[in-house]
Amino acid sequence: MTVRHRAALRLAGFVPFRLNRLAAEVSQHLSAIYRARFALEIPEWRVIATVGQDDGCTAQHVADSTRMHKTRVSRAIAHLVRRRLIERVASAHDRRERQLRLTRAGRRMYAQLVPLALRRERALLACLSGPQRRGFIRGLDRLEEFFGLRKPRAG
Amino acid sequence: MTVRHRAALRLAGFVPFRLNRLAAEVSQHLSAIYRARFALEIPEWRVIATVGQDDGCTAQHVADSTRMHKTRVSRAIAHLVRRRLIERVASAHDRRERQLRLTRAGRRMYAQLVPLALRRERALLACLSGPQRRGFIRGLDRLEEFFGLRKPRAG
DNA sequence: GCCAAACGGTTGCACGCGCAACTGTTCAGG
DNA sequence: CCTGAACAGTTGCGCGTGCAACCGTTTGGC
Repeated sequence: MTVRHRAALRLAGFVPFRLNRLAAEVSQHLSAIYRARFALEIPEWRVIATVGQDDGCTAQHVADSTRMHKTRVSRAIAHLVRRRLIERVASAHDRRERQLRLTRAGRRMYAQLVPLALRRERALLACLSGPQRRGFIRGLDRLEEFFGLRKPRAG
Repeated sequence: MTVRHRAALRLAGFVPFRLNRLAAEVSQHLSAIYRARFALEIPEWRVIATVGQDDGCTAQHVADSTRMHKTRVSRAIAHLVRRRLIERVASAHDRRERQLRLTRAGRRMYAQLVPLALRRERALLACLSGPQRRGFIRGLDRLEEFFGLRKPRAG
């Protein structure tokens, strides 16, 4: 292969940088919506989303499946409890952990939140053709696998 | 199209979340290397990379092309100046701005940094086949275009 | 049973970040 | 000219975050 004479680094073409920048942009876009509509920050949004999908799970599970630091999870949960969107109930078989459940209000918010999120995702992916979208997702799959980001089975 | 009975939200399959998580992982990986090898944080690394590629550019240009907040850029530059890796020279035609140049030491670091970064990028993309890689990059292109992240021409 | 290690979860602390406000400079309009 | 808006860049402040240390609980080894 013909080595580019002393390979140069173009930041604009450097994939790790591009990934970061794109993710920041997407994130900022969405978090503005979460904040305006539900007064939720990203960590709180993720907790709601996780608990809404895995009712009765623990903070540890949230941390594992979102890859957030446990202190970030802890504080997000504290906020949500204070706002009476989720509640913590002592786990029967292990008194260290506490099971997380959406309250009535939490479920109501979750029900509004899900279709909105899915709509935004579709809007985002609408700039890709079918094959492009599949190709991109496929790449995402592989990269996640490479970094051990695939969920460790079960939820 | 058959609507999934009340479309559910799986966080693990939600593209904005996946993008964020992957970017964080890649970033963390790289920044650990930058820190260990060069004692550089990410903002400083980006400044070095930008100035190394666009010698004599301004802080404003760095902010534009990296999409970092100008205060973040300002502080990163301050660190690098203190470490004598870059220097600021008053611009001839506009006394508000200052042109950024790598010092001798800065160029030395840049010369080490570039091949290391490119090697890591190749290692990252090696988990994709040729077509997969092209498909993924193509998706990246389109999404950046969608968000107006394509460089505004010129450097 | 007991002790140490590992675990779930919380908190004090230091630090990096974005925001807003600031300084100094340039430029357009009257 | 001169005034005000726009710009390049810096800094004080408040806040969210990760790290490390902590508390209480569970579990393994002996």
